[in-house]
Amino acid sequence: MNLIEELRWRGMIHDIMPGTEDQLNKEMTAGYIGFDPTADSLHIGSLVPILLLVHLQKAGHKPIALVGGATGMIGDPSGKSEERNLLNEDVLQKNVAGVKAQLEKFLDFNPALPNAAEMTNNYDWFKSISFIDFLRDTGKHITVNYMMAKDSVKKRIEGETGISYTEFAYQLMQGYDFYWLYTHKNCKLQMGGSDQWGNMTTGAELIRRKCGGEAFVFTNPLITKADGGKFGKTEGGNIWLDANRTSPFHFYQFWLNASDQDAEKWIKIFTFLSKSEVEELASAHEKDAGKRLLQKKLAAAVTQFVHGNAALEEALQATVKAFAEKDKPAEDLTIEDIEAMHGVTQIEFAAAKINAGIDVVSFLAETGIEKSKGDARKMVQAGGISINRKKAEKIDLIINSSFLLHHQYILVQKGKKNHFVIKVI
RNA sequence: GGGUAAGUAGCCAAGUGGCCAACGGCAACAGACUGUAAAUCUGUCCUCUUCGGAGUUCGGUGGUUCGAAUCCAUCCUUGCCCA
Repeated sequence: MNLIEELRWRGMIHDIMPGTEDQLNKEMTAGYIGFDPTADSLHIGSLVPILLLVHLQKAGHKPIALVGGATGMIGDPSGKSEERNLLNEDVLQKNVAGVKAQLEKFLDFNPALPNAAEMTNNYDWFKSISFIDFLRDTGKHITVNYMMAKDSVKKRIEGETGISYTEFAYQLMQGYDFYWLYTHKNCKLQMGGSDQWGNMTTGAELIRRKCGGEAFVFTNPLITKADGGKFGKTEGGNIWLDANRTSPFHFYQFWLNASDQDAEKWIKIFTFLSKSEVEELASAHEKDAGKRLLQKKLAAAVTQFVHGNAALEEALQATVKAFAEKDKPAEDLTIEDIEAMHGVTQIEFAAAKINAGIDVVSFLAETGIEKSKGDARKMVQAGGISINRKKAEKIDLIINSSFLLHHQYILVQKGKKNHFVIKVI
């Protein structure tokens, strides 16, 4: 199965330029994707482009990951209804370094390989180009009419916020990236999210006009949820690829909580399971949806891919402790059980306060589980808080040393999914 | 530079002197149901609270008024039209 066919059944191709498939079948092709350094870690939204590069490399082609050190200073208008705030240079540099470090985990950069992955930063070539040079050598080849016809630009022009010249020029910069990679790295392919289509075709056009070369692009559909919500957002905000920002446990939980519909779609996109494996799983899932085979496999595979085997093991263990054995009385948990709840938020709390006795509301507020006493009170009244797996019924419940498990721990649960271990010190 | 329309809570969006912490929708969180789903129903959703309230909001600043998101002045930002 060739790369494009492979990506097609996975539902990873949205738009594709004619001839792309022929090019990929003809020879080893270098292809690139740009990553925006808007934060110092990538989140799961970037997982799809990463996977595209991995698929590309698996198919024997050469992946190039481009970090937008220069374009990040400008701001991409695609998909944004408003002008963006510019990042300052220090933050940007930190972000570029962070993003780079993460990408290195997923691709094979071994220089002995003919299709070794490469990492580039467009700041390296943009830093020495003068404004005049850019206008003469690049701007001259693309008409404003062409640029204005792009959806991302058109929306902003027709909308009521307008678009600054800076953001308008963004597509030229991205176009120039492609041109630069084409001429310096023989890179003939650009991939990206469907919102990037306009920027990407500008690059291919620039290559054609400037040097008569032929370059190709294809995009993946944006990942959506069946209920229309935003993908990758939960109560805690973004799901990050950095274990320090989103623990492997929470990462695993995110995927495990996928709805049936989403799980079947996502397992094709986010795992490397073959078509027959996916079909088998899907039909097994249909027979007994309650087992959530699809979600479990999806969560395990993605967690392993991003965080590795050891982290997956810990996430699985913590999941069993927190959920599968949730009917077991808290008193039966051993110290080892409690300590093994990796990823479950651990909070330290002063022993003196517990010994003196403290009301639940203050307890929740002071441990930071709720941000204020008012919130804590509401949550307890709504029945959303459990202490040691027993629902806190009354707001005047006093937490004292009799609640301590093994003289040291208190288990707190907010809702069904948020677990906390309070360690008394 | 001239004219004109607009700027409301995370987003969209009502309100146009007191009944406004501000209708409604989305998102989010919690409860019921369930499979740690989805859909549905219920509650919460500016901040703090001894749950009685208290405090700070409607682009910024100053003013009119007993009282302003609402009126006036001025400044900033944005759209549109003209030069």
